[in-house]
Amino acid sequence: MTLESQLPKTFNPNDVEEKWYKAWDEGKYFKPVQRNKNKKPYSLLMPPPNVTGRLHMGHALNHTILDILTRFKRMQGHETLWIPGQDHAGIATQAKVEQKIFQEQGKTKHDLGREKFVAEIWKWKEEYGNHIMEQFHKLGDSCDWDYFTFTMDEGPNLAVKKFFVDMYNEGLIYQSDYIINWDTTLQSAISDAEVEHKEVNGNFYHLHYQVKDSNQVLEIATTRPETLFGDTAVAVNPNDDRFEHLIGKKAIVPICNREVPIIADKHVDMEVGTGCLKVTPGHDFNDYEIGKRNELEIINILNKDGSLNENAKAVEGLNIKEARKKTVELLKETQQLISTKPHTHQVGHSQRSGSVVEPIVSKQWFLNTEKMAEISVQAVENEDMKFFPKGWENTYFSYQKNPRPWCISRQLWWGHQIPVFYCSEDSCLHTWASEEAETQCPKCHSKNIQQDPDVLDTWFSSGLFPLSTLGWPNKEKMQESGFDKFYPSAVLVTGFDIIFFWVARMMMMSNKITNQSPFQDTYIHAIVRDKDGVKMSKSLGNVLDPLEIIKENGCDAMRFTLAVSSGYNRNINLDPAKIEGYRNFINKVWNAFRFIHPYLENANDKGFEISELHHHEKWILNELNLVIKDVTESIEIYRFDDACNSIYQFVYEKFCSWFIELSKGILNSENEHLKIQRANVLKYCFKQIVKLLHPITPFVTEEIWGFLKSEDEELLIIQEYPVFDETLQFKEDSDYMDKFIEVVTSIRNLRNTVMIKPKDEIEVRLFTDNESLAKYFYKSRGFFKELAKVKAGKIKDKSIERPQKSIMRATGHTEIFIPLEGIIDLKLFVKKLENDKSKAQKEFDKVDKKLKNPKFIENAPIDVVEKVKEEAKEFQEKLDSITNSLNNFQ
RNA sequence: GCGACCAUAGCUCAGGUGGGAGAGCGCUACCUUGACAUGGUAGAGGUCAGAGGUUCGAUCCCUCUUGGUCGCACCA
Repeated sequence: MTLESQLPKTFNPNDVEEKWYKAWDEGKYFKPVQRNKNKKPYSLLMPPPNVTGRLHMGHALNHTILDILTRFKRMQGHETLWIPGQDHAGIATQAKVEQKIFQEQGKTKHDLGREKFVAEIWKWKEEYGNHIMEQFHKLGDSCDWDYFTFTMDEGPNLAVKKFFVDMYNEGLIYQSDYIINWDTTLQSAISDAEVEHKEVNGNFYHLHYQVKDSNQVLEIATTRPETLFGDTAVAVNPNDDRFEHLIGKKAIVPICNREVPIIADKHVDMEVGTGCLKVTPGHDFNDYEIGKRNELEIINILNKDGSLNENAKAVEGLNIKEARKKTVELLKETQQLISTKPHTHQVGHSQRSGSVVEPIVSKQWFLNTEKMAEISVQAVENEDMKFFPKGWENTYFSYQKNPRPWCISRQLWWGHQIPVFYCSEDSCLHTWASEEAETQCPKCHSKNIQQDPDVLDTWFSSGLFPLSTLGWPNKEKMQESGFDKFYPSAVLVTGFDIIFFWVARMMMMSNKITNQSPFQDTYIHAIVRDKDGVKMSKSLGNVLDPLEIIKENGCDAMRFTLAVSSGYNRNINLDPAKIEGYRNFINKVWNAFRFIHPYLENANDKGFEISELHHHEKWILNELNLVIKDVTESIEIYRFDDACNSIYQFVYEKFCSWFIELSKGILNSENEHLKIQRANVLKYCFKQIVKLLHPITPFVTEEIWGFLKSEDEELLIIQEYPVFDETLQFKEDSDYMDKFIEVVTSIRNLRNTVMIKPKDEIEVRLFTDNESLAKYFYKSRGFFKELAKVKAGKIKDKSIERPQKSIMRATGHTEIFIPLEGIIDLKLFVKKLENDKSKAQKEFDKVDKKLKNPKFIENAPIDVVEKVKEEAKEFQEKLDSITNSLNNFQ
């Protein structure tokens, strides 16, 4: 078989991705297996995507990171479990199905009734809900699909009920009339966290309120004149001289002509507006508090859909916008509108529906999070749970240090129904919470009972996910799923936007239940934006589709790009050109293997004898060792950028550009012993390389592994991750090699500056006073020939006179001369040499200045002084070399 | 308004505890080199936003200024 047919010239990722995913999945390689008793189990949770979700770059990034960690730990021998899941996403899903039914059947959810409607959602979920999960296979996710958990499954439902009932019985969950955020589109309460403030252009309206039994009028500024129908007071600051005499009197609300008290309240700021405030406790958070302090009446002027109700007779039935317009007109008619000035201000919008949030007073269920938040703050302060990068603590604390009651009830049909029951018997009216599906009142045994119709906030069940995915609270299921092994999990990987919604809630709820944080670390990754840093959105048309990228460049290229872009940064500006670049890298790896593959036939799988290693082999093994250390350490602290760059640099520069090039001569020689030895080392290195790369680029590495592995070896996915090897440290060979590389590069540089053709062989003279280095160079003469096209060379010490009519370059240790047979533009070269000189001079001056400063010698640590002295010596030598050479040209 | 974060090469970014400025992409010159043109070789390019301070020494620590991002609060 030819090389070409077995290993194509260009790696084609799409040919192998499906094959290997299937092999891993069907071979049960994603299941947790204890391979090394000394390693702790390692578990991770997939942030459950919405049932309605579509795969986007955010998922691709999140899953790339999760999968890197999973594969890395699995290869290290930890019993590794990545748990996948999915969120029922109450509001989003209900809205989607509602829309679908309306389009297809022209019916509303009320036409169907609750039971039928919920059944429709389940039907929809079964049909479309798995779509995104199938897409995750394309990303290479190595999660254990047997653990897949949907937040509405029986298990999570049990967890939700158990937690609710416990908190209810503890008094932490309670029902209360309170001012809450009302979404008029969804017709449901939403939590504070779900409100986004957006800047809106509105007006400042100045109104007149008549003081009763007086000629005096009060000027009041407002942005919402329509709420005057709900006014139950006018407030001034208690210390405001201007209005002191009016406190206790009555004001008359325009249009509805209701008398309301003029009260004093410290909330009113004398400096702001007119110093007078209309108080609408039913529709403003601050006014609600004022109302409570002053025992004011609450008037609700809104219907559930946001239209005005009978309490605002003059504008009844209108929506808020219309009502505002009409109110202003009426005020004009009665000449109580003084002025209208444009004003921009922040208005709360529902994150879910986008509509303006209306504060209304309503009976809702709340969870008192005060104590739980305090504990979850402590957990982070004690480093029981650590944020990476650490800065995100601030965001977490800013929420958790000001806990407010969490409004957990939603007036929806899709979700976990609140497990509270009411007895309808007038003589009983018992209310209780229960995990069971109750059929009769435990007190009066009446069957006339009802369950609370509301459902719970989606985040209530997501918050319990770390526990419910492992079977909590069902003892048998917990045993079965290995709760004790896998809880708490190792790390949570997610975006900053849900630090409060999800991270904080999991922390609170899990700490409450288990007295432990649900994960040890939280890694907050970046947000993927387009190449100009603009958020991807359908309307802007700048969305990159992961599946498209995979099709064009392969999954490995996408994963590597995302990983190398992912450190402690906030944004990833994803440029398709970058993905292409790393696709090229994948291809480079492929071709490097393609080159060495034919030579590996007789390679001894047991490797090599350390005593017989060639100095180049020692060098590459030393470098490989350093990379292994660096990559491992970087992944442990979630610096995927460092890990990727480290491997990239090693594979591309060290391995391909130098080691393979240096190996060509040996591989094509007749020396069978050296050839075998080199093949052994190449094979060893490449095995290590694909192992190092596998967590990041699983497909291409598994494919290559298929050609590399011995018959008794398993798939790459469960091979042991490389570890730093004490016996493979060769510092000296590494130092020599660095100098060799420096000299070869200098020769190439010289050739380039005077346009010597790549094929032309040249003569080179090296001058160095370092004897052992001279010996090393002598030993390497064949390699100079191959890599720098040197046909003949001499190595002398610096006491020997330098050749005339030559071009030269100097390093700190070696002078490189190339004699020339005329025809060269010397002026050009002299200019370059002068440039070299000025650079060398600058280098020298910098360190020389330090050494001439007695305070530096006095104060700086000895090792620093020594280092600078050595540098000075090298720079001096280099400078002298260039200066002497220049003199020869003058 | 309160708070946090950021400013390093043309672009995107990396630079634990102060001690000779880095990467990828892009750019320039040359090269049909038997692994790879998705390639090779060699380069150019930076007052580390500005001003002050601490220090023998500051991209790094402190203060201020300017410019930017984000979070929270604010519907008088």
